[in-house]
Amino acid sequence: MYKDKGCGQVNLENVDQVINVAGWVDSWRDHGSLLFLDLRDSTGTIQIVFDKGVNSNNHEIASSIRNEWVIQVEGIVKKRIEGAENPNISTGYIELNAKKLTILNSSKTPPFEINNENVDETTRLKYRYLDLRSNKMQKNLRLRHELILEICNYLNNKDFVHIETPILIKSTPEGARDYIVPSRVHPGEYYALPQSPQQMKQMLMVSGFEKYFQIAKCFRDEDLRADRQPEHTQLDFEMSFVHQEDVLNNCEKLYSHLSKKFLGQDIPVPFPRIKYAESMEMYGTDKPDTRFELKIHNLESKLSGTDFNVFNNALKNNGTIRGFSVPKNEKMTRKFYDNLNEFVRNNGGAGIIPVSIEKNIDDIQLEDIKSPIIKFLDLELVKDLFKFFDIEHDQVILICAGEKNIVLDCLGKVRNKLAYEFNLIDQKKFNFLFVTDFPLFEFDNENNKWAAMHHVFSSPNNDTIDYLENDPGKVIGNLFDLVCNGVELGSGSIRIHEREVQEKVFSIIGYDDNQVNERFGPLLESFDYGAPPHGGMGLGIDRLISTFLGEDSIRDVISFPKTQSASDLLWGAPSIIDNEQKLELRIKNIEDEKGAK
RNA sequence: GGCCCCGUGGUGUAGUGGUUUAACACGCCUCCCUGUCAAGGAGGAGAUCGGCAGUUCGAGUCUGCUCGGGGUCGCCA
Repeated sequence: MYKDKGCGQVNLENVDQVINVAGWVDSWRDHGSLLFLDLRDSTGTIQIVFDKGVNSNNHEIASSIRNEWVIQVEGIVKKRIEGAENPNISTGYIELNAKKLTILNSSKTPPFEINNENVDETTRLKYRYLDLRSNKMQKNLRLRHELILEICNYLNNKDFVHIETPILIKSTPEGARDYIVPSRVHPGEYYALPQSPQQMKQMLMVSGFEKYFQIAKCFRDEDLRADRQPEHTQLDFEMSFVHQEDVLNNCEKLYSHLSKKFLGQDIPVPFPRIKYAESMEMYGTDKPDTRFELKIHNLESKLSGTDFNVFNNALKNNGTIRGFSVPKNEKMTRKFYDNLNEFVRNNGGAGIIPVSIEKNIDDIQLEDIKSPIIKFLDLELVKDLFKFFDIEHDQVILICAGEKNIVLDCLGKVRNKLAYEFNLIDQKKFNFLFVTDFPLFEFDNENNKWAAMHHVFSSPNNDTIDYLENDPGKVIGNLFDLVCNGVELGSGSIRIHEREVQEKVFSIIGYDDNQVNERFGPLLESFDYGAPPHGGMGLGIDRLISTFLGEDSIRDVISFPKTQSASDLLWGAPSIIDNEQKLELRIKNIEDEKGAK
């Protein structure tokens, strides 16, 4: 070994020992005849001292050393002289007096300073190997390692079996776009990369493993976001002979355990459960951020008697009037409301109406009410409204009217936006919850047919299974999401394990027998040989880690992420391939052909 | 596919009602300095402003196109 100890592992107990360390030069401070050099390795940094009076040859060589050079130093550990200690770092009470210096490799001046957190992401990605040297990225990826290890150990202790499933699988186009891999052996035929190991893990249940898990790579050829990469890592687990509560329990106990270990927080189990319909009503979204209140209320009865046409038309057209109250904030200027209105309109809404009062509710007169629709309101109505919300004049009521889905969606987005802008979010909170009772189907207006809301394998619950025949929109699935702080961390369900039910679901979403057979034949056939009832979840690991770390983008918890246009700036993927490769695969570009773009 | 934002020395920014030696901080180079750790001091090099085209006497600044990055809607079972 080039080193006896890690730079960050040397301490007062090692004083007077002669040791070797090796690593990268983190920084240097040249005082002329005295040179300090901070050496960094994976364990931390240590200060190395080159004293011209002690060894002028070493000192001269050291003077030429620059940041990121790789060196090895043999030296004697010394307690720092009094007054020169640095209590801010773990090795701040000792230093290494160099005896022997070996330059293992020099370095060009890096394109950016390693621990500068204000560097353009393009540059960081292009020089990812340097970016990954930073304290932040080292911390993030090491936490990722620890967390995944903990998950594996935890589930292992619960008798789960880690089983790898193939990356080259059959394409079953449905839902997301598949990534496709051409087959050389079968010209004109293609593999797909798995969007998730869904069918395979269900089949493993049929095979009798009972408790399966996998840290699985999943691939989707869809547009990217801060929280979406073309490939992401999922904790995939599946259990046999379980009810929904058993699956939820496994998940919440694991995540509570992880929170305890990595956040130092006791998150009590069970996590709150909220039904999909309630979540939509209260928060305007199926992934509510419950770190703040601002709950949405139905104001139809309160505001049905005005002369305001927007309200009346909304009610007449089977729409709704909803709103929530928010503490007054100095940012609420005229311009603020203009922007908010535009924000709502950009999200499909008609607008948003504030109502506020200037005095205590019992003292107000009509002129104390502030609202753009003041002429349609009367004193008693406004008093009634504020009493309904149980608020005083330090709060503002924001109201939307129109089609229910749009109103709730807009209010949900405004709710998040204002909580963020007004700093109403306690960043230390981690509010895990389950959203349950999702509908099994949603109507796809564009294609005029029913589509699976989650995926086609989720089972209908017993109370609503009869609606499968005539009213699929009313069927509720044994289907749930794990949500934390407004982020969807994963979802799962109790699966269908009976062929007839599965075929019924396929028929509702319009698959004919051929399609079913082609895409799901093997799984359905396996159900004929004694499939146990089973269920499980797929949980996004990248999102979990970024949530734990407070990172805005999952790119900062992934070693080599891709850009929004799915490019890898470091390796240069995707790239063109040799004609020879194409010939072998029997593929050619069609960009010059008719009809191709 | 739509919308929005960004692109100026190595890094981060300023400069955008048209004319400047294109400014500042960090970094880099040289010299001084024996207790620094955001070291300090003195000096210096380095950008024709993502690219192309246009408007103009004159463009970092205006217009169009384009490339790259980011955010978002669609999309993501």
